[in-house]
Amino acid sequence: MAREINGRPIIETPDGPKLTPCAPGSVLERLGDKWTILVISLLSLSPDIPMRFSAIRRGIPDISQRMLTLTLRNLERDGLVNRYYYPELPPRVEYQLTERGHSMLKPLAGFTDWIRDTWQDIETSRKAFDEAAEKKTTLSR
Amino acid sequence: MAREINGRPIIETPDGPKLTPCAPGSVLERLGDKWTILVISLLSLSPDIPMRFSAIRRGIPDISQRMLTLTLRNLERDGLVNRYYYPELPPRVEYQLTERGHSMLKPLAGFTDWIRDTWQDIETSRKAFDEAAEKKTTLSR
DNA sequence: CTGAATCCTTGATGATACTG
DNA sequence: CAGTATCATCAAGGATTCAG
Repeated sequence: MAREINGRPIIETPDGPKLTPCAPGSVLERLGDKWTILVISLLSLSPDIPMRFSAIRRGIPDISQRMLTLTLRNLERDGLVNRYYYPELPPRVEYQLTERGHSMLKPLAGFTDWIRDTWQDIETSRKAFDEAAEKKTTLSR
Repeated sequence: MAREINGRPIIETPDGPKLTPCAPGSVLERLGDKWTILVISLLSLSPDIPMRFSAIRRGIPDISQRMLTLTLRNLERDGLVNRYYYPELPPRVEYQLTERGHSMLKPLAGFTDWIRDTWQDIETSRKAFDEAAEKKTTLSR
């Protein structure tokens, strides 16, 4: 059976392994956007009670109405979130993680834990790198 | 001590929990870009021997020289990749995951495994969602 | 209250050509 | 070979306004 890494098939060639961009990439791209992880995180805090649109919006300062709508629509499209529409006046719309949405929380946490434990070191590296670059351009003029 | 989820602090407010975008987000954004995960994945296949720029490029079809350079530079800046420059003629440059870079592989794999096991269901959901939307617009005219 | 439509700005990416 | 510089393109995101 074919080797793979991080969901990508590996093709062995005469001059080395070759990876191919593939479907799972589109999932990662979605999660890597500006708001998706935040929305999922917030919804995961209320596993049993659906959250209203406005409650989610309050929970994520700085998100625009437009981006929250788009983010939720994409999550619904991916089957990660359920949308419940109540045609009252004014209308009420509630959202809740689906089972599939829940199933990603643990693997996701494993990764965000690594980030949490590492990002300060990363910040330090970035500063050092930028200062080194700064020094270089200073010397060269 | 403060609650947190996926590396984000949770602030309890009168009308519900509130999340804040914070530094770890910048790490996720980087990894969510088009090429970073692919480059890391490829480098992880050669843990002991550094890979030449051209070998990495061959390993990732479709990546442009420019984007590979930028991606590697960012990984180096984050301390995830080491760069070894040999001023020969023609020059040779090799890259290798740092220890920090290696430390992310396992958590990352946990997450990409979830994607690998789920993305086909996600694809199915997307198709169903798009068809339902299509039907709606068809009916409304 | 929720969400669609519109316009606009910015950043990410890609193509190409040039350099040490 | 590896990297830089420049230009063009496009999509993500934000502000605003309108609608059901």
